[in-house]
Amino acid sequence: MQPATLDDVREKLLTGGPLESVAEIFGLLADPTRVRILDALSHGERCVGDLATLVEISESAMSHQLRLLRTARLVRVRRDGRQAFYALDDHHVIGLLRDARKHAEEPAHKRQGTR
Amino acid sequence: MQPATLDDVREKLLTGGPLESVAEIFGLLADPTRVRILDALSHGERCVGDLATLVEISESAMSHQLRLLRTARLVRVRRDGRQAFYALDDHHVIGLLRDARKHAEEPAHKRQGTR
DNA sequence: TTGATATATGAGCATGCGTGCAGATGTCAA
DNA sequence: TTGACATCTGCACGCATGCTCATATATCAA
Repeated sequence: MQPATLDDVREKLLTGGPLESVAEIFGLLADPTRVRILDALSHGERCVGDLATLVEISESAMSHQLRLLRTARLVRVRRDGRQAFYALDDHHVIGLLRDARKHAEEPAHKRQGTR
Repeated sequence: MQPATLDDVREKLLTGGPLESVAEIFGLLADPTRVRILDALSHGERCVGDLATLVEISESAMSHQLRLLRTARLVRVRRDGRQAFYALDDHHVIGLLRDARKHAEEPAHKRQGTR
């Protein structure tokens, strides 16, 4: 794979809204805390307190993070009494997470000539 | 999907080195500039100047970004005279990019019940 | 050598992000 | 109503990030 003129590539390049969206998704996955939250939720819904315990951050921090994930629609809430149960609302993300995980577990020197 | 005790989930949760690695990969994909760089490289190797033109940032900024990608081994260099040709060195990343792209192009309201 | 070209790097700056803290809101039991 | 509990939110702080600018290094041509 070596051809493709500059103009040729320029046309195919991701730009504008879609580009921002892609970067935004990855941005949400770029924090260890949020990775753990989503990882935890991949095993089923949880209330805020339990999530905070699992992920080992304060309940305040958890609430802040959940708001981000909620706003981005990666996660949805179900309220029951004084508790709020969060669940995954975007299973694409689990796929991304799984792939990155495989990648991370793969030894560095084995990581060429792949595909 | 609703069972799984706290301890049960806790055991399976991503932690430590692998967790950091996963977040780091996503961090590298979390910037529109770098997404465009990798996207451009998915069409074949390019020298720094051409990449800067394609991605529309200064050559200095390009060099800084390429260093990040090089350090993380997402990209490799081949030097020829006074030019440096960069190419993808990790094709997993293209997969991640492609999936996120599909995701971003999918209308929001269609994004439930997937899987 | 001199000058032009291609890339790399360090310092500094502006912006954005994750968290703690304090306080607000809402729900339940007594 | 009162108090305890569960969650949420605004603000402020510290830290990381991406860029520009200036400078350094390396290669080639004359």
